Parts: sequence; C-alpha cells; structure tokens
Amino acid sequence: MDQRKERILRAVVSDYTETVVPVGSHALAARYFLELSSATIRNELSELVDHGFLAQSHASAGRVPTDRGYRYFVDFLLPQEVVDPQLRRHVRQGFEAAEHDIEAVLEVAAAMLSRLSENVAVVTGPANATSRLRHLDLVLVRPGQALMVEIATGNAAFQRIIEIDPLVDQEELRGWASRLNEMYRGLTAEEVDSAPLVPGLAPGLQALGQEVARGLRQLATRPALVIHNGVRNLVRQPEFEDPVRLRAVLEVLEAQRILGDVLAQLAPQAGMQVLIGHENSIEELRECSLVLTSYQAGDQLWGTIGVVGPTRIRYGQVAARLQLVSQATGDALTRLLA
Amino acid sequence: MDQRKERILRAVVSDYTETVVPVGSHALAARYFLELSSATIRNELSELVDHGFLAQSHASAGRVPTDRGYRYFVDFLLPQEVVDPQLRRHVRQGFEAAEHDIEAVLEVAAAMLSRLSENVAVVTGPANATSRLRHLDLVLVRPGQALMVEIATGNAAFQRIIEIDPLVDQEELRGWASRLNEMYRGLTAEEVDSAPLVPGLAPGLQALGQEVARGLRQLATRPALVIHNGVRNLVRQPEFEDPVRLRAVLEVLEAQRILGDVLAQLAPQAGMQVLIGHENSIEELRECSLVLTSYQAGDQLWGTIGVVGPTRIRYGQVAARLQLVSQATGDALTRLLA
DNA sequence: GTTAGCACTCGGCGTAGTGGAGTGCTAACC
DNA sequence: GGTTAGCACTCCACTACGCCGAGTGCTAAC
Repeated sequence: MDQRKERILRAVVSDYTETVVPVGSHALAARYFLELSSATIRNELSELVDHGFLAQSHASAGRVPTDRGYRYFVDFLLPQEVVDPQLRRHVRQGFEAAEHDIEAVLEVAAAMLSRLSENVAVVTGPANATSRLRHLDLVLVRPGQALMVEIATGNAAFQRIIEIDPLVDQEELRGWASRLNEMYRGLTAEEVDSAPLVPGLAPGLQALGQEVARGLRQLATRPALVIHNGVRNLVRQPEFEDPVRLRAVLEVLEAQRILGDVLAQLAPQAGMQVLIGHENSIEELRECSLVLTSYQAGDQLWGTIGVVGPTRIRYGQVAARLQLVSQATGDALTRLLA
Repeated sequence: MDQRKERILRAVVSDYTETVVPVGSHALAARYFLELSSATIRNELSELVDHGFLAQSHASAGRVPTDRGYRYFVDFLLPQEVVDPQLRRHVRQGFEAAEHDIEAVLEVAAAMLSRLSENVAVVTGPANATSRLRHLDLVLVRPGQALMVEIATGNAAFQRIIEIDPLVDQEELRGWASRLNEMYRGLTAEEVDSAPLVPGLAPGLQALGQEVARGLRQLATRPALVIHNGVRNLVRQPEFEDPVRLRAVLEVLEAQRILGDVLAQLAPQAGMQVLIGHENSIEELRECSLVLTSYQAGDQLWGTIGVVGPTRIRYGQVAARLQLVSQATGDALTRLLA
C-alpha cells in the first residue's frame, strides 16, 4: 500500500460514508485529486479492488469499501477527531441531572451516546458473577414477617420478605442481623452455604443462612443489564430500509442476552475496540460495525459501552464521542458510588 | 345499525386485520355471506362508508375500516376470546423464572406481552410520587465514609455513600441508624425536612436528617420507569414499511417520557382501555392503537401495561392476552413483595 | 507512470400499455 | 322495498420497453 493508494482509500471511505452512493473515479478526481486524472484513479481503484479493500456491486458501478477496506482505514488511516468543547460540556451536564442510581446513569449514557453517535448505543451494567455479602439487614414488617435487605459488592441490593417466628420482635431481629453480618460478611453464596453450622444458634436464625445464600445467588445470577437506545436512528440508514434486515438487527438488540454475551466476552480487553462487519460473531450483525470500550467506576472496571451502526459508520467521530461518554459515565458512577 | 350491517362491519374488520388488503364486495360475499350477492353487499358497504365506519382509498378500491369503524367494532362486536390453557401455563412459568426484583418482573412482562401480542408492549412501573421511609440502614465502608441505604414504600431502594466523622465506628453507626429509623419511619421527604430538631442529638447525626430527606426526594422524583419491547414486531407491519412513519413511532417509544405521561394519566381508570388511532393524544401515534390496562401487586394499583400496534391490531386476542399477562405480572409482584 | 479517447456495461427512471379487481348505477325480479 | 344480474367505468399494480448517464476497462499516445 503506497501512500497514494492510502489517500484514495481514505477518500473512498469518507465519501461513501457521507453519501452512501458507490463512488466513481470522476467524482474522486474532481473532489479530492485535482492533480490526477480519472484514468489514473481508475487504475488505482482497480488495484484496491484486487487487494480486497474495495468492491463493486456490478461491472460498471462505483466502488464501495469492503470490511477489509474499513479495517485498514480504522487501523492506519483514522484521523484524530477532537470533540467540540461545547459538546463536552453538554455531556457533563447531561449526567449531572441523573444521578439517582446506577441504572439511571446508564440510561442517560445510552441516550446520550445514541444521540451523539447518531446510531444505536448499547450499555451493559456490571456482571455480578461473584457477589459477596457486604451488609445485611432485617426489619420487622409485621409479626412473623421480616424484610431482609442484602447489599453485595458493587452495591447491588437485594430485598425479600421472609417468614420468621411470630414471636421474634424487632429487638431480637436486630441481634440476628448483627450475628448474620459477623458470620457471613465478605462471603459468596457458595461460601455461605458451606459455612460450618454454629452450635447453639437460635433455630430460626439457623435457617436464615439459606435465605442469605439464596439472595446472594440471585444477585450473582441476575442477568446482566443491557440497555440499548437509538433504534430510531437505525431506521433512517439506507442500509436498513429493507425491513427484513432491520428486523434481524432488532431481534438481536431486543434479545439482550445475545449482545450481552458478546460484550461481556470482549469486556476484559482494555481500550477501544472496533468490530467491522463479519468480525463480530453475531450472524445478524454481519452488516453492522460495533465500536466498543469499557468504562470504570473509581478504579474498578465496571461495564461495556458502545455503538452499533452500519459498517460505514463514522469511525473517527463515533470513537471520539464514545470515549467522551464512556469517561463521563465512569465519572458519574464514581461520584455516585464513593 | 341493523344486524346485517354489523355482521358486514365485523367481517370487514376481521378480513382486513388478517390480510391488510382493502376488502371488496366479492371477497366478502364469497367468504362470509354465501346467501347474499355482491351487489347487496355493495349497497351495505356504501352505507357503512356514509356512516363513517369504512373508507376507501380511491373510487374503485375495496373498503378499509376507519377509526370510527374499529371503535364500533370494539364497543359492540368484539368476540369473547379465550386464551389457550397451554398458553396460560406458559405465561405462568415465564414469570417464575424471573422473580429477582421488580424490574426483572416488569421486563419479563414486557417481553412476554410483546411476543403474545405480536406487537410492541409497554410497561410502566409505579410512580413513587409519595415515597415514605420504610427502613434505613448505615454501613461503615471505611473510616469517615458510610453507605446509607433507604428502603421506601413500594420497596424502592436508594443508596448513597455519605461522609461522616472518621471517629464513628460501626457500633455507633448502628445506634445512629436505629435512632434515625425511630425518628423518620413512615415520613415523606417533606415531613423529614420539617421534623422538629431533637435536642441533644449527636451533631453528625443531626446532619443526616437532610441526607435522609434527600434520598427520599430522589426516590420520589425518580422518573417513572417505562419499558418497551417488541419493536422488532413493528417493522414487519406493512403500515410501518415507510421509514418515516416508523421513525416517528420509535421516537415516541424511545422518549419514554411522552408515553409515560399518557399512561400515567390513564392509569387511575380501571379495566381495559382501548385507544384507537386519533383517540390518543400523541400526534405520532395517530396511526396506532393502544390497548391498556393496569396491574396490581396485592390490592394496590401498581402500574400500567399495554400494547401498541397498528389500528388494525387484533383487539380481541390482544385484549385477552394482555389481561392474562397483566394478571400474571400482578401475581408475580405480589409474591415478590409480600 | 500518466492520460485522453472510446467502446461497452448496466442500473435507474420515466413512459406506455394492460389486466383485473372493484365500484356505482340501472333495470328487472321476487 | 329489498335483492340481484348486468354493464360501463375507474384506477391501481405490474410489466415491458427504451433511454440516459454514470462508470468502467482497455488501448495507444504522451
């Protein structure tokens, strides 16, 4: 790939990205290469097709970047985009309005990102695969029933009404709670289950261990939260005019699990990731690209956030804005949690 | 409206609902009225058009029900649909799998309903306009910082890290928590704010009252949860082939507030409600119908659940299935909460 | 290596023609 | 009076056709 080929590839990508029309040698010469004739460009284009960076739908059509072409573009030709400071401010402010709880923050992140990227935003919450008990509390609701509240690592809360001996009063219940806290704090569901029985414990209290483990188990298996937003942007993309294709993508987005699995799998890798077309493992998203990164609350990796769009998505701009939103999301969570 | 006209209107509605093709006199005669000639049916159709129950797109086209026609159909002609017992069982089972927390139940409800109705399902959570403190807890995270957990009516949880005197230990914190519980249990944010100062209270504890009120206030103003699911079903409806119309509807669905407001407004009215076409106040949903009902946890009205689809939605089937899901949702919440 | 020229390809688009579904009207029938 | 057969008419959907023009590949000259 000599430098001129790179310039041409870059021109084709950026032109196609904007117009969504196969780009021909004349247009290219007129718009980007005044010093070259269209014939020269035709020669180059033809070689770029040979290398697999471009394709043409039929013999006398203009060129369109292939997945491979986009890959090269992203790896070597991506221009450094800077985010407008005003936009930056706007994002900060958007998050300030919504710091009720974790989920609200992630909702805002998704809404914000879908607007900025003009595509679909996806956000996953933390996977609570290893929930450890951080704190437990018991409150008497009425005689014989108590509200059990468990706070686990990651500040996930679990609550459930449980049956207890009707004779137990609030005072005794409080004692039970501190006892359970001492015994189980820092443990996972499995460890709680296999904790040795303490002799001489009140019989009702004995049984509560199971309830505690049950809550932790539910917290751990709680399906990973996957939020998506911006489907409205998808329908106006020419590549999704065909209802069948559109539906396939929506199918994936609404079956949160599918996307959730892929994102979870990619999460550990740091930095920004771009999956172009066939590079992702989801058949239905063959014609889509994913731009992904992770965000963190404090110094802890928290979840994944990204953009789903057609392969001709504006990688530079989307990446820059994703970076911005991811950072802001992390900051908002950090403020919220600590 | 004599009886034969009603039969014909019913036939037109059900035929159009299935085929999405304007229905003509011949087809009607052949399929539903073997005893009548197409000419007779033509006369009747023409009168139904005069009455505003049917319309035709152009002079020589078949007839299509108008909003008014659907209204009459729903009010007087709706056949009693029964839900297949097997489906009923299936729904029950679906809910059993997901009783972690409130939101999970509502997510399941939306997913289930969108599948059963083959349209878009919307579910709103409870409006926590009047949050009262049910229980409060304080946990020492590290010296100088504590996690404050508030459980409000409706089991909404709020948690926040707060700054405290570094010298306060877990034991003392527990004392604080019970003190705060005694003082504020059952109160709203406003009532906590205006509660008389208790003389001789530890200074750090004094300040916590504000934090408690702040949490309650956030719980109360937390935007109403609106879940939607089934957009994938929308895109295959012929009436939404046009991306512009589709986008308008998606716009509304994704701007949860719009729909949330409408649903909240309708919520108090009991029973099933059907809004056909222009009957709803949202401009973008002029070509949609809403079938809505409320669900309740225990004996308390909790939220709204419904279906959004094209005006030719299968009102009978959708209503029956909505009823089923709404009931199951309420039951699941009842089990979860008490 | 670059470029002008040229023949060729092929999709998009507008036009015209046609078939058929459906209507309204009239007149006859029960 | 309600019902029906017959008929002329309307209008959409679909197809075929032809043409335009954008774009290509190739060749030969620079």
